Amino acid sequence: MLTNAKIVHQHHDHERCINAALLRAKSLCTEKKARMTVTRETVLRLLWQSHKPLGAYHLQNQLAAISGRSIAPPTVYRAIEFLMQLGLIHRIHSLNAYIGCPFPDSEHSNVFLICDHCGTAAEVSHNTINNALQSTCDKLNFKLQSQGAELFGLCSKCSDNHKVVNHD
Amino acid sequence: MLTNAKIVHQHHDHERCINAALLRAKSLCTEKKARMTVTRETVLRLLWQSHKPLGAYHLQNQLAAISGRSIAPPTVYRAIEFLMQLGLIHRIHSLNAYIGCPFPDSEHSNVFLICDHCGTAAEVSHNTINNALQSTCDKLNFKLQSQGAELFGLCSKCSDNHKVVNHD
DNA sequence: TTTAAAATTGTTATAATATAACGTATTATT
DNA sequence: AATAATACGTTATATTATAACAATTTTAAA
Repeated sequence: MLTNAKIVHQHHDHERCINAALLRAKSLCTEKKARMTVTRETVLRLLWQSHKPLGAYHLQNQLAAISGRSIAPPTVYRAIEFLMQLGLIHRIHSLNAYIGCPFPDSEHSNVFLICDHCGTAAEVSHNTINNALQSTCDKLNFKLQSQGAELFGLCSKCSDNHKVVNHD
Repeated sequence: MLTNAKIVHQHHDHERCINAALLRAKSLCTEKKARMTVTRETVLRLLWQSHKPLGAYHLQNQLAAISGRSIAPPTVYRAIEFLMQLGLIHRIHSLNAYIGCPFPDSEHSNVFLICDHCGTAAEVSHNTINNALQSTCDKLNFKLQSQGAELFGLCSKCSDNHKVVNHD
């Protein structure tokens, strides 16, 4: 099972996530002869900083604040498109928002665990799920080509906290 | 396994789908003391007629054509909201579009099989998938509350047709 | 190392999707 | 009929995303 859920959904050092993601991104860019420009890097950094799916216009505001100048939507969407094409980020469709991908190099299955309480999103790729999806498609003669699953609920951290509250 | 894939993804009589859906809808409305108005019924009918996820503005155009007068977006979105609350339709997030639900009364898991070729969408609820999702969430201490999976590929009908083409 | 080509960004405008607010009409209940 | 609840009409606007074209920067060729 590939996942960053245990990190994301617990208290941890965000800087490590960000740095690891940027390293992966840069090495992927080198490999693919793509350019990691300032805007692109900032978008990626912002997405890893929050661990929450961020919308394009939220990113726009952050970018503007950081760079000290106004940023137009196409600038944001171009960075998003670039990062998506490299597999460095994903789109969370049900939120119209974007999130960093923890394993851009590995084959994986686009399953997201999104906490209704704290808003953080983790990704998981598990053969149990992949096999179940594939075998169901097989039964129905559906040739599966791509997939995305968005699961909502309470992350481990929030449900732990919730327990404490309930003890009052 | 609950699914309408075998019907949707083969040649069939759409009228039967529509009529069955409208019957289910009306009985649900009676039960919940909700009103199946003309606009709502037309939206539901349109969604079952195509078996393809339709966007709100597509529905708007169809509604306007059918009713012979102009329809404003809120009218469409209100019908959509109503039908969604009753579980009669679902939103396909990755397409910003809506599709009829074949089993609004049964507990099910919001898994959609969308054909990249013909655009039709079927729904499936299979314990194999549900259990896999649940057990993965359990392993990660994630309290699953709701879910949605959108699977893209080639439906049985289109892949059959494709085979024929390849024999040339 | 200038030059040409390619890639990226800036800018303006606009498309596509969705909702807020408020008034009117219809339906159900008393 | 009076009232309340529900649904609809209308206008305006919010939110998300892209098209088109000019200017700039980077890369790589000449």
